[in-house]
Amino acid sequence: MIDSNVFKALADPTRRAVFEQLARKEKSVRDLAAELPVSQPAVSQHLAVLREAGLVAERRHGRFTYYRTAPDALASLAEWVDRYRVFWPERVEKLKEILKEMDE
Amino acid sequence: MIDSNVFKALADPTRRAVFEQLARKEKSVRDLAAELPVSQPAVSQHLAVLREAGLVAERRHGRFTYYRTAPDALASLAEWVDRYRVFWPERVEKLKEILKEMDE
DNA sequence: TTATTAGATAAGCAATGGCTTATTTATAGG
DNA sequence: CCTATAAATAAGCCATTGCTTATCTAATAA
Repeated sequence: MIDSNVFKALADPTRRAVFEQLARKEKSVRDLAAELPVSQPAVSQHLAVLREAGLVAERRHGRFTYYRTAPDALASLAEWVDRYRVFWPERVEKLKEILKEMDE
Repeated sequence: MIDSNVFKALADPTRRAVFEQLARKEKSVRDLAAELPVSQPAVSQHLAVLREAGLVAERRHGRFTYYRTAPDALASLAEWVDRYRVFWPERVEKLKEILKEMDE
């Protein structure tokens, strides 16, 4: 059973932007705040929501806190989506091809 | 670029329950309202949100309106998730199991 | 026609969400 | 020590959300 918090966390565009950034590269709160059109406290609040949803993890180093996407961040979401691929036959074939490629 | 409306629509547990029902079987508003702990207007409102997000489609027949999941309902969401799937190799095995179940 | 039923829409309400500025806590460096 | 900086937390504001009851529209059936 997927947690609503995952969908809620990703429903906000700013939060999704944060997640996408952190998927590419670990960043401090300050780094994120510098890129986004919102204040540092707003970023901290967004990070708290993402952390609560299990989407990001933190690492403290001195005064800095570095965030990154959590391992298996999207596991539950991916599983939920996969359940409905059954109603979507054309995509299943494509997916099988992708999996085959991943094996090679 | 995925639309926030998809995440927002699925962030509500009642709405997710509606979507999951409609993925299995076409149902009238009344059918849905009978199964859920909310009023008929609430169900209509939820359906409007799901429709707005492109997740469900309707078919009118007399006084009844039957809803079902839209074709390709989760296309954009699946695409978004797939972009991050490469970071989680363990997930691929579970996905294969799901696909195997679907074949049987 | 008239009454009934399916569903959408309107209006109002309490709770939540995303933002701000102000403050607090913790670490670093003079 | 004292000051500066990184980040979290507090408090308040306004918009949005999910629900309710009441109403409206349209289609069926008496």
